[in-house]
Amino acid sequence: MGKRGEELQAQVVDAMDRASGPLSAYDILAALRDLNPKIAPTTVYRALSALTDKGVIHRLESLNAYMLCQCAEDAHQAIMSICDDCGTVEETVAPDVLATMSKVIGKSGFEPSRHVVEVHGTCADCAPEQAGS
Amino acid sequence: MGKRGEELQAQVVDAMDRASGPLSAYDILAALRDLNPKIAPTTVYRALSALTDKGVIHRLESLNAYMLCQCAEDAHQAIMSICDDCGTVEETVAPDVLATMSKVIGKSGFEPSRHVVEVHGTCADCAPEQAGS
DNA sequence: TTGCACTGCGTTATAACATAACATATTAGG
DNA sequence: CCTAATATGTTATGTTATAACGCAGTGCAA
Repeated sequence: MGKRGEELQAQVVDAMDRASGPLSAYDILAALRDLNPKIAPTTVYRALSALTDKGVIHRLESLNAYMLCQCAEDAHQAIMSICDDCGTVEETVAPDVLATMSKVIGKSGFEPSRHVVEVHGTCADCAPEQAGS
Repeated sequence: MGKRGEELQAQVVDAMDRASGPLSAYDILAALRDLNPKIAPTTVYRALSALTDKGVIHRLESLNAYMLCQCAEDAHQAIMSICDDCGTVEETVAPDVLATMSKVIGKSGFEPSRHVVEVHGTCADCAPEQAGS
């Protein structure tokens, strides 16, 4: 009754927790295989799908990767800042920005349900160069 | 010297022009094979990459698909509204929204270079239901 | 207890998306 | 002509994701 999946999902969360950055589904698969060599992709994708629905993890569409949600809230939409240099991803919750966006595109009658907002660039640690002037 | 690729790119643009919605790389491959059965994926991806760089087409990260740019401008960043019902994609240019977003996430020192903004939902044609209160 | 439906999970296979690595061809310039 | 530089073709493979099917655990009612 939905109980059985929880151990598997916990293992996935655990693997992601140990990672410093986003993981691909197959990275996670490899991690789970350390515990149980017989795991198949399907199994991992099912767990990822469930965790994504719960809002525990986010999928990064532009990387085909997954990461733990960095805030404690349920099912929120976030802006993901992806450093193309070091791979770090930072999560920003800014409902007002998304609301503005919905409003702009809603002018044509479009009804938004899910926002994919991923900004690529360079994080503070990787861009010390332009500090002066 | 860069001339040779243009016919190929023109064929890709032509194929996308005939399509009503976004096409996957392999859809395009199939279309090009009607003209030249020996085309390989690599060839298509090279053309797509060149066209994307030029701003002639956009890649939809959350669909793994490509579509012609709907506006005439060069190399702009756009908000893509994707109807999950009929597959139609609408492009909205709203530099101010992206600028606001950059500003919000820039507080932590992040330097944006590329925005991936894709909003899934239902377009006006596919959501006639909620018209009356 | 038995039978049954529901749901989650395992297993196998394959589909869909993308790139690496190397060979060949075209062009420009010495 | 020879060579370098770059674009393209070709083959193979890597990576990401899902379809299709079967089995196992659970809850429920006869």
